[in-house]
Amino acid sequence: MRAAIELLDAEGIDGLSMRKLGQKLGSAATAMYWHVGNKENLLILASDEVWSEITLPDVPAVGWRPAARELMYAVRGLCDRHRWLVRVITTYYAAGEGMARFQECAYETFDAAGFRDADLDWAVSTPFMFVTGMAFMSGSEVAGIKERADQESAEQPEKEAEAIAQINALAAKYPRLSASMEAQAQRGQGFAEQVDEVFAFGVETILDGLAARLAGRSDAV
Amino acid sequence: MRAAIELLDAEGIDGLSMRKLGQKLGSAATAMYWHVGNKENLLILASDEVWSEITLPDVPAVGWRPAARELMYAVRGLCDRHRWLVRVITTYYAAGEGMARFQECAYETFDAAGFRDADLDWAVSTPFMFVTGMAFMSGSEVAGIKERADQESAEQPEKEAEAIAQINALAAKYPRLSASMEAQAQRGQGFAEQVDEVFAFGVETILDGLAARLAGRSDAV
DNA sequence: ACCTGAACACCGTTCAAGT
DNA sequence: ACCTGAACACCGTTCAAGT
Repeated sequence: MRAAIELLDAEGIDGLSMRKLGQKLGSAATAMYWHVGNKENLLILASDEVWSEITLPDVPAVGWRPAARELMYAVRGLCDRHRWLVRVITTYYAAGEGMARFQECAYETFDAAGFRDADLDWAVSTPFMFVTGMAFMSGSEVAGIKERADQESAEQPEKEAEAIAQINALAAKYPRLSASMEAQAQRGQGFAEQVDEVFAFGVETILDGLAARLAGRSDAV
Repeated sequence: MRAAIELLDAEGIDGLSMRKLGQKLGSAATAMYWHVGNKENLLILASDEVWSEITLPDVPAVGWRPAARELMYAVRGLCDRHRWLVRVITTYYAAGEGMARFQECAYETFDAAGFRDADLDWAVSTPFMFVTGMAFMSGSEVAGIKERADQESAEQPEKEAEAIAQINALAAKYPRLSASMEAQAQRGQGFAEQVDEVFAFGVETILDGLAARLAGRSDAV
């Protein structure tokens, strides 16, 4: 299992193959099938293993809002260390002990906040969905591709002119979008910082939204 | 392109292979490479194509909050019709015309709400991250696997006893989690309805959170 | 400009056979 | 109980060769 997680961290979800894992463990690839059944199950086992890395907050001591925030940041950190994680849990619904331990704490947190019954389920799910979406967008490949594109246009100046012309054409059709892109460029932010700020904003927004619901203060329509 | 989208809708992202696509179009698989370069590019082209299905709200007419809600539901619908979409945009960062058109409208919406500069970028991203995460969890495979598990345990009663014993053991360790699962079962909800309700709750929570920020009414800490 | 066929280097998985 | 090797049915992609 440890070997599998190392391979996943290093080479991603497609970089893990039964043959490579076998090689790493010094035995035939097909030997793996005796232990884990198939690749799907291997991924599920690996992802559950990794959940236990999270240190849970002391909910009664810190209060629901800091606890919720801590949980959100912890999941984000986990997804960051193991880029393949979100992909696995979203395609295979891997619900084992490691994840149960985490979810129990999430329930404790939002129960402490005052959510009950179905509301409690939804309150637990909403921040989790946000973190999941976030983890994807900041996933290795996306960020990597952005950098690769920048590098490409730097290496091929003849293509850059073409790219700029295309961007200008889009700017005419989508003024707000291009204004925002320009502003981002002027702020001189990298992709990673941008993502961190979106995350921080989103966390507080969702916590505010949950607080508003608790106070019966939804603006509705 | 239409053939590729049909194949993707029908068989998912792994069901689309160059060979199958070639067969569907009555030519050699390798002919595809002349037109689209490689599979990654094929997926990017397909995903951008599909964004234009969305009908955009008339923001000034309906106001920011209904417009934002409409956009969120529209994206959810889109991801539901094309289960492979989120997967592609999250792994390849496919930003073409179709997506630009949508994003322009999102910027218009949150600009109308009163967000400016970096706040505007974040306000646009937050709901989008939530929808993305949501689309994953309700993705075809996850839902399918849940049903498959239910069916399996129904078919193999000898294994069901074992599964129940395992669940009870978990219940002792994770009381809140198992209480919630029991309550869900008693409400007699299917997985799909559950997901719809989480989505509805999350949408309003996020809109509330954004409204709170606009009103300078964040509860902070 | 557009398409083909053969070929290469990979996959996951099964299964009979070994110890 | 645990492992091996050969084999099967797939992949994406390249490239010389055709029209």
